[in-house]
Amino acid sequence: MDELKRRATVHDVAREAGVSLATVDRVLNGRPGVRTETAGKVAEAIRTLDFRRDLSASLLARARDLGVTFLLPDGRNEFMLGLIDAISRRAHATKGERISIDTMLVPAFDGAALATALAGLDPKQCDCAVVVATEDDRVRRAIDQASRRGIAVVTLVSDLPGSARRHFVGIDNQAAGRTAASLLGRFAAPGPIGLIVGSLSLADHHQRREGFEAVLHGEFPGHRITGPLEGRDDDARTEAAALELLARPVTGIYNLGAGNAGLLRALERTGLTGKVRVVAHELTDATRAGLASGAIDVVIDQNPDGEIAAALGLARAVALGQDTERRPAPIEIGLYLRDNLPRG
Amino acid sequence: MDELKRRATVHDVAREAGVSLATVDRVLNGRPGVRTETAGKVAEAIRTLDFRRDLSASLLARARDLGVTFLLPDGRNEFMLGLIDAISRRAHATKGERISIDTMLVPAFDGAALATALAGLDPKQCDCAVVVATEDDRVRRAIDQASRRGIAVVTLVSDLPGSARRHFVGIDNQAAGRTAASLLGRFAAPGPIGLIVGSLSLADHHQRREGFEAVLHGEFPGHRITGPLEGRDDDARTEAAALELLARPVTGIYNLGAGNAGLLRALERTGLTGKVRVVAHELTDATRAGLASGAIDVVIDQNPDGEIAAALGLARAVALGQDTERRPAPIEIGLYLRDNLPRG
DNA sequence: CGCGTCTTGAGGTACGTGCCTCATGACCTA
DNA sequence: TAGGTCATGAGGCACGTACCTCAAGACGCG
Repeated sequence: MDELKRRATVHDVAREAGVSLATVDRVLNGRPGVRTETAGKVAEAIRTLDFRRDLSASLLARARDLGVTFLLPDGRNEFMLGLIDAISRRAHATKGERISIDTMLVPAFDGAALATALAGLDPKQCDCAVVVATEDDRVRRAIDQASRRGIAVVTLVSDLPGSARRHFVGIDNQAAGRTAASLLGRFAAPGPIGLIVGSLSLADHHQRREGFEAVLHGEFPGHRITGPLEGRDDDARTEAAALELLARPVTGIYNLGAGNAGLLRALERTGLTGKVRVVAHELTDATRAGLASGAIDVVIDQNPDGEIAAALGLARAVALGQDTERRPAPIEIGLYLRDNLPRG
Repeated sequence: MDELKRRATVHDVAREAGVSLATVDRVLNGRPGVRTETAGKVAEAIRTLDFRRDLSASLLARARDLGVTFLLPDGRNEFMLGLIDAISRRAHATKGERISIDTMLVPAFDGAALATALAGLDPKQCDCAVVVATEDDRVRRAIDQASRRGIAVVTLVSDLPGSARRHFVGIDNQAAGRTAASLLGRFAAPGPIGLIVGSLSLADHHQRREGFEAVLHGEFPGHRITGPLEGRDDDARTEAAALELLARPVTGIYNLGAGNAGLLRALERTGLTGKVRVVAHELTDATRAGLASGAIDVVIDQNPDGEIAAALGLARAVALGQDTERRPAPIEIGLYLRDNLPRG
């Protein structure tokens, strides 16, 4: 009866499979020198006993800590800076859990650079790479190759389907766009709604726009879309785009990219702060200020801390080879009004 | 230089403090037989070296798993059932991390019963109790006593300030109420807004109501509040309360308690589904259905899974004595419209 | 047949901590 | 001064896994 409650160990697996401990170890850790047939017996025993590697013991026995490398675009925009903050916060909170975190910045929107960075990762030091992927076949190939070298890859914020990435951590951007439309459709008086995007060629932004247009057209026939204009995720250019939109009689604005400080300046300069309903993305200093002043009505956020925590959890699971069936909970889309701002 | 990168171990602490390993161990694990002065030297060394107990090794060395006991009110309402679900989901995901989870149901709104349950916990089997606290001095004392017996206590959903509870995990209910007002004030046409509470004597509900009234009165002078009526967190009674409110010309309803299935039935029976703006709490089968059908406009959610995960994380940290300064991130208030429902 | 390669087994050490026993002083009290 | 209690040290085993070495057997090939 006591026996029944004990978790199975590698010893049990070896006995059940009728092989030695060394062989089980080889199978578990992907070392060579095991016939397919023998590996099958071990896998079978693992299934029979519902064996799970003991994380505590596993991390303890490893010569080195679990190495996780973040590859982030070297853009200076608020959101990426926030992600970096989240990583260092999490790194601090993770001391004592045998995880060592590295962050590399690579040129933004540069597939070749990202592929090179991936190729340069040393499997001896990096067990898992967490990548904000750029849509590019070279990146796809680099991910596949890293995977073959024993570096698990997880995509963050923007996914790269069709690659060997093990998981994606991020929000459903189309749902975010639909939500923005739902809110603006009710907050803003019927009339033209201005749309600002970062770039028409970014997958995330494209998805947000799709969702936004579908719901606004489908459910709020009194509204129509003006734009989109490109703000390039940049304050100055977003300001210019916003000024252009505000010159027309818009009742609302949806900025689905970054550069919100520019948007706020444009509202200020035209004296339209509080008179035009505004939905923006990501909780940052700028958008918090906008919410507080009433310039922004709703901020749609993807919670960088949650994303980093999720990515690290996945990294650990993936690198220790125990992510077979269980799929991560999706990152939830956060909605913030002035009244439910965290830490207020 | 290699020396510099190594994490400090208990051996280092012993050397630094000029005491033996056994003494360090006594201090770390709160065992008796150490002079205050000696303990001080050890604490000093721990600070100097920035020593953190290695979780992996610690859990591995323990004879038994970390015992966490949840004490939940035995109410059959949707939210508590959801919490229980979240616990079992998390318990499943936590296999292999040496944490053993127990759930006890105690009579709802019964301070004496909760106090008794706390007193009955065995410190040999329970390292940390996670409690949905009832406002009652007997509970406060029971928490203090459990704390003295070596059982750390964390409050969940509803806090009990003034007790020896180590942390609180939950949302800011006043902010939730303010948010509801912000949304209803804009969604609903000016006019009377119906208010349904679970009970006027519940602390959480009281706070939500406060926040709601403050913002609705302060910012939406065209609206006024009708009610509150008590729904007792119960479907039938909530239905009755909603019918009473809907008999008047309300433009919106805020139900800050449970019993939403009853609210939906009332809307259906009066043919007002979709014609009255509705804000409710907690994502459940009922509120999801309401969002999907358009009967409910916004659901304010406190994310049970997140709360359970946070509580377990705290339990681990607290039970292993490493929660000195670092305070947990507050649980965020989730807002859901039909378009950003997770898993859609 | 002899050689090499591949597969497997046997056994050990190490990781950092928890917990146990036993011994050794220091100090207090009658 | 003898007996007791208390503070501390010394040392060892255990937890479950990772990773290492060495040896033995199987098998193929020339």
